[in-house]
Amino acid sequence: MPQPKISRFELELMEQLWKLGQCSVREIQEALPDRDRPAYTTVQTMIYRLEEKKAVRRVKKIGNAHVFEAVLSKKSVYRRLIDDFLDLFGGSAQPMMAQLLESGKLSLADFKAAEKTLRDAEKKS
Amino acid sequence: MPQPKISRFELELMEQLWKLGQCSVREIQEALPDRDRPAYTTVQTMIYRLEEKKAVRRVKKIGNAHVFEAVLSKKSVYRRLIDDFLDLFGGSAQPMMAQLLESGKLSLADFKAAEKTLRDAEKKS
DNA sequence: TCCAATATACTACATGAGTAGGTGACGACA
DNA sequence: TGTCGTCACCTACTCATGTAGTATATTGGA
Repeated sequence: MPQPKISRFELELMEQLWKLGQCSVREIQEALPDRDRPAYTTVQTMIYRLEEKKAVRRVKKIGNAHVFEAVLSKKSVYRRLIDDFLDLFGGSAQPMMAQLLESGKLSLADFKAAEKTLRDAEKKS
Repeated sequence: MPQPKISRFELELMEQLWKLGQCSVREIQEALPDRDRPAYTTVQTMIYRLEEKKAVRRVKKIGNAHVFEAVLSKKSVYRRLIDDFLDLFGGSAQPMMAQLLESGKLSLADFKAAEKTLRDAEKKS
């Protein structure tokens, strides 16, 4: 799997990994929002599964605790997420944009802001 | 559940329902692409589940076959899909747009087209 | 040196999605 | 009227995800 599927909760954990850098299961668990914080072993299990998916890896051991780090970049994970979502709209962005507009989730202001970002990025390259 | 979750495959079936209007399980199954067409009973099971979710309903019986129709509108289903996806980006469209841009899935041309659509829609209202 | 605390590793279980087989009923038709 | 094909309905299996308990290992400190 070059780009394994990352579930919603796995994504939360990856976010912590990206934010904290190298850290232990305990640190990740405690970094999660107070409300609805899952049990330590729940986080542990998910981290193990992310390890099987090659999304994280163990880098060392401090005391008796393993220290993990993200293998996949935030960008690549979100790219996969976007690709999967776009597939629902036939794979291209335009029909999705149309739906976004229709749903009222996107305003002209959002467009302007994004367009500016895009222009700036193109100018730089 | 005002807006039940619709899975990928369920969405395919809903698309057929929206396209064909009132139809039987057999018609839906045969309308699916030749490649990887699931067994009749697979489609049947999924339609039953959509029925439990109140996404489709039986309207009548022709011979011994039930005829179904969509209850949920295409728009409302896609709206739910978009909302769920946006949640991954904190609920608002802009961070998602930024990712779309970074991933190269969105071009300036896409923007122009969508912007035009938006303007037309606003003019009309 | 020995114990209490903590982590690990393993196991379990529910739910939802996707897939499909089996059985019995029913209607067309020869 | 007996046979065939189709359909309804029920059941079952696999895989992913989310959740967590438990038994064992490790380790730092009294």
